[in-house]
Amino acid sequence: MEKNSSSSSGDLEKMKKEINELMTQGRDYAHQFGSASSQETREHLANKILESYHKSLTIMNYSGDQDSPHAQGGGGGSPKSDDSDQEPLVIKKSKKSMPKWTRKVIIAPGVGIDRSLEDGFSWRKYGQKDILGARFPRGYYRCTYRKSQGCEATKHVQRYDENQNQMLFEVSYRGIHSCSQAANVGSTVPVQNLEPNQTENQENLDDIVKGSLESYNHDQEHFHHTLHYPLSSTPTLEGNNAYMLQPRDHNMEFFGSTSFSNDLGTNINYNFPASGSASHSTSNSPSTIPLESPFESYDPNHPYDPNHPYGGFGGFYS
DNA sequence: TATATTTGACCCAA
DNA sequence: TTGGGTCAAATATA
Repeated sequence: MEKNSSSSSGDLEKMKKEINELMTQGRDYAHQFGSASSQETREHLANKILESYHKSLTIMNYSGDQDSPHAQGGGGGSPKSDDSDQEPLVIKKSKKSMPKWTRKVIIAPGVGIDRSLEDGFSWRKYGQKDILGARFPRGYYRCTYRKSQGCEATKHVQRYDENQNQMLFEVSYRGIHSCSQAANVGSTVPVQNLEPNQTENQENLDDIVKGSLESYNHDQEHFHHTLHYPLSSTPTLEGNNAYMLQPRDHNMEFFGSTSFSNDLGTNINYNFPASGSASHSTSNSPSTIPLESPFESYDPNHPYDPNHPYGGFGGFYS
């Protein structure tokens, strides 16, 4: 069963090395972060750290292809899906090789569904399907800029029945954004966007960095990471109530849990208490209503705020 | 009129 | 064979 594993082992080693360097770099930044005095510096370092992770993820992502260069080759095996879209430079990736992670969201009464599920990217719904054993249909979304920019990121939103007082959603992401949104957002993985003026956020930054670093040091070989993203959130979006997803009720009904995996066998978990949100970056988003969850109809008692600037899904939990 | 969503059908992997 | 994922025509909306 071991096919060309030997032939690609060189590449694998190379990738490992690169990832190792990136992670080491991130660790160094984290060390600097601890002693950084100015907030600006800390933010800068935090960005660097996240960037290191992101690059590592990207490498791991592409590694899947390199292992199987003809992933879709073999004569017509490729689904008609993307072939119809012309994309000159887009590297064809088998879907399995794409990084995939899930985020669980519990939405308490009174909290807008769309806003709670927002992630800063513009999504276009392309399908909906009843899933076996699931009470609610699953929604399928792809990046709005798929055609124009060849961005192949997709996500699935599945609602599970939790109880009458709260809704449980599982949002599965697949693929890294290669569109301009990614640049604005900074990373396609859920990371907390930090707001300067908040001391809280400094602590959050610390948590993020430390959490990342600890995990990194703890289980470096397996690239298993756990990050904690506190909800402190970022008050700067377009005003009003956009971030206070906080439930009225309790301590934590709102959290997120994200886990990444790819074909390298890597598995990265992100846990964050809630999706804060950050500067929404889809300024050029054409009046998108990215996530029109079909689930709203099930909860007429929880109308979401129609004033949300992006049809309720514009924010960003990163 | 342009763009987004809905929905039935199709394809593919397990 | 079945179920999940995607396509694309029809429809809705701004």
